[in-house]
Amino acid sequence: MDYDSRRIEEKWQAYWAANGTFKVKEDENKPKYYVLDMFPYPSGAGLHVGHPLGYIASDIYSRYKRLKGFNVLHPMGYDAFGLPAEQYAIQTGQHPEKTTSDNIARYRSQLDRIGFSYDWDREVRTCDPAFFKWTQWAFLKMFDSWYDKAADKARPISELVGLLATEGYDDITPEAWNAADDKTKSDILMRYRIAYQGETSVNWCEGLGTVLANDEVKDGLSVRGGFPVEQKKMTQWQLRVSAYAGRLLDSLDSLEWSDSLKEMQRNWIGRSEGTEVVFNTECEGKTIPVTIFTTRVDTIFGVTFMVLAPESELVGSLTSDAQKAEVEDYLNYVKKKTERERISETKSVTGVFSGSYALNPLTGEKVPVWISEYVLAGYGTGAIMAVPAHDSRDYAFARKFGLPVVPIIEGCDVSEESFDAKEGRMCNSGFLNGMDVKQAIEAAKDYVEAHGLGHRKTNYRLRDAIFSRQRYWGEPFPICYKDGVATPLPESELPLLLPAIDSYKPTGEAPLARAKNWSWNGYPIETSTMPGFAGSSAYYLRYMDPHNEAELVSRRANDYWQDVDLYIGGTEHATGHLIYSRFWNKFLYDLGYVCKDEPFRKLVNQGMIQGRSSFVYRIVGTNTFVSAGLRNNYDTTEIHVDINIVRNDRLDLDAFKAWRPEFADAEFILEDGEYICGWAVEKMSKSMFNVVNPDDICNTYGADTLRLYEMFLGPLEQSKPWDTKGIDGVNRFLKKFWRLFYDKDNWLVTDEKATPAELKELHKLICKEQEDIESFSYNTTISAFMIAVNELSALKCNKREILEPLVILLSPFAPHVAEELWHLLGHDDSVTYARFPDYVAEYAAEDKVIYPVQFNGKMRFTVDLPKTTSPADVEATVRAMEQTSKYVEDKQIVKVIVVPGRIVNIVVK
RNA sequence: GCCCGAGUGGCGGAAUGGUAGACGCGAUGGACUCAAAAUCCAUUGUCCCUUAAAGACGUGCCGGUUCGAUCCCGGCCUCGGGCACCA
Repeated sequence: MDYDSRRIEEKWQAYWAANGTFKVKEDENKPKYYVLDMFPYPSGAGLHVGHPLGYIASDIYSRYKRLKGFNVLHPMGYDAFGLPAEQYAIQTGQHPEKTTSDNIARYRSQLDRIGFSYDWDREVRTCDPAFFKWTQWAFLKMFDSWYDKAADKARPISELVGLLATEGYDDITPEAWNAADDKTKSDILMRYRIAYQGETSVNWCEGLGTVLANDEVKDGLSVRGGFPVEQKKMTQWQLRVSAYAGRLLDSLDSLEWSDSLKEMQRNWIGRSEGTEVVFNTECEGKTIPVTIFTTRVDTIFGVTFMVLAPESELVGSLTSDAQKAEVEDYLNYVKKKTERERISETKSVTGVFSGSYALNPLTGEKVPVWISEYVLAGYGTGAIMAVPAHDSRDYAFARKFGLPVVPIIEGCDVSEESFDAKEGRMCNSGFLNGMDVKQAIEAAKDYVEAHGLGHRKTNYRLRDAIFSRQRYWGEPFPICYKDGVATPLPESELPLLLPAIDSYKPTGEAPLARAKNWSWNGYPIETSTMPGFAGSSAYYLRYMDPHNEAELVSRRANDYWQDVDLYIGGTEHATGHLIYSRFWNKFLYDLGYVCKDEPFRKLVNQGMIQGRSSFVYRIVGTNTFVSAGLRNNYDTTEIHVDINIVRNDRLDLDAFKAWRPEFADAEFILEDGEYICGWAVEKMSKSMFNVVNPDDICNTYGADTLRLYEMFLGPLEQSKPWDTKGIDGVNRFLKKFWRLFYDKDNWLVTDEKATPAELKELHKLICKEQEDIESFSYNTTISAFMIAVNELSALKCNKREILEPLVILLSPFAPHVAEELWHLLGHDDSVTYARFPDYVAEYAAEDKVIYPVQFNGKMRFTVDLPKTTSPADVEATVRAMEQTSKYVEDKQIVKVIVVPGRIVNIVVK
């Protein structure tokens, strides 16, 4: 019997499905292990060979953990709400639900062919009402909570109401609160809710007709669709993520994530420790205090002007009558700019004088107040003190508008550029003179606080998440408006389903506004929907208890599964999903709904699989194509060619002629009778004809080969191009493995006792595989497997004692062929429930042992010798070398190379 | 501009201070075969050379530490990723 991947794979996939092999439930007798993939957005293009990379890695790990005796939760689902399905609906008029479920069906059939060990009974879809009920529920909880800074956690809003009525909170006295009417009370509470409605500067995308979160915008364009984005002030639902900034930052340390990913999150959260200082500002005879934020309060003696953000609320009151017209012109100019223009013009300096002057609180000096877009309204206080001598942006501004530059570091040269001093000795700085910079920073902070001029302050760059989208295909908000007051729907009304609408086309208003009777008890319902990240923020919790209709997750299920032990997915979610999810989880933790503060304990980022495009070279103005090696002799154009008609860089000429009508009468200039194509590594995409479909690989080689090959390609976390060339190697390995069991139609396995040499091969492999899988070095495990199989083939080892453990070892990587052989070995149960073999240290140990030796009485070396060699033998060998070596007399010996049993070389200088 | 990561044969990649290039692909030669496929065996970093032996060179570049560096340290170059007026 030959190895027949298709027969085996169909057979065992059907078996696993029929027997519920991968179903799991809570089992107190076994330790749990939760392995999660970032669930896919089911796009219309289907899966290409890059998508399953992470899924294969996590599946191998899941299967390995099961063999190690863990109760493994390994689920899969779909992130199914979102813009592309809606854009498609706009073009075709189809309901997004239809396209989404079609796409899901296609994804599922592609996934099924690869032989994943998912418990499909736990599948979730974010667009399923039974699922998004809990997304809406979480939103209501956030609406109904506030962040207590003293306790540093979220608490029910009722507790804040109690506090306001008795003691007051912030600047609100109990008298004021108790005297307030309902509308005022509602407005006050809205300032504290975790999910709140507020006016903010948002990324407005005209092309998509919706606002976008910061991580959905890149270089001033929308990530989905690439439409320009502008800044606009709008009232939107927001999540108070910023309240969690400190905790999100601090608990990063406890996570087993890659350093680069943690660093990305740290940068995104952007903690900076500085000082808020109040500058009194005079305008038209009035004195108005302006608070600024700076990390370098020590440079305050170098302040020569102040700058406000154009959007700052103080701009109006600080503009003098004389400057009014000019300021208004400038504000209009800034408003008109799109985000993209603002980014691309960061080099150009713009601004306008407000007409007012501020008093430096330390020197009493009068400095002008300017307005410029280089100061951002959303960060710090939207106002800065400018120290042109020591800040490059302030410097550029001062040079442009002829403002003075006062250096405060001894000996620095600021004639050409600013001196961004992190060290040096202070001068021109009153009591700070003579101190070095580090000292001065602390001294200045102390001084400012001691004199009541300001206080230390920690700022974060992380903004609150804008939570509403003016789109259709998302979760509706369970909020209605009673006399303009946002009021939550009762939990019993959840899930609040999407209404039917006639057309998905954007008209400038939210699509839900066009729905008939979009109201609850006569009150109009919110017409925005939630963004894509809403549904993906807590899906890992739902997998623990996916059919629970009463709770997001039961206490019992949550206590058992706890958190995700291993999360595998791409880096592209570093500042989106992975921040929101952590926030969402911490919120639920604060309210006692989940037992873990952090959702994802260990996280591995798989690299991207790029495409390998092939090219042909057409001689300009002809229909003649030159082979790659000869193309420099001609003037040619490079043309992408479908990689399906190229094999090992050789073009199939007939297939090429048939590929496109315009190539039907193509002529070729060959080298050695063949047409060699050029190639390049590019993103895998349809337009470059370099997409490889996993279905095709499964048809030709089988899923086991695909799985092995994807892992063999290189380190998991590294990006690498897909090149089908090498796949024959792992396919051969599987065939060779098969031949240890079968020779033609003869079953070879015997019950003979294994020899030490055979045991050694086996145990070396067990040891290696265990080490490698724990560190995700799957590629080297497969190499070790190939070596072991080659050796065992050479030894003609067909012994059950060796082969049975070998099948278990192979099963995480190539589960179908392992399952087949496992049953052929006489087992009735799935190999899934086998036990990972233990290795015997003595067999698995290295052959070599390293001894340090003196050579010629002068130098110390270490030599590698067989384990069986005694130190005395080593000494004797080296002494013998001293006697016999021709180099010892007059030359310096640098290196003695000894391989087990043999002196190979003596290196001399 | 700032912060990460990487640079090794024709190609994907091994090697965490000790025989650089494991394993695989590709290539060349051979066995089996009428032939092909499949399979098996051998060779395969570069230079010198008819070949071999022997030797020299060799992990982006320059320097350092060490008996010994792909690996550790300092400086540069190139590529990839992230952030980008964050005061």
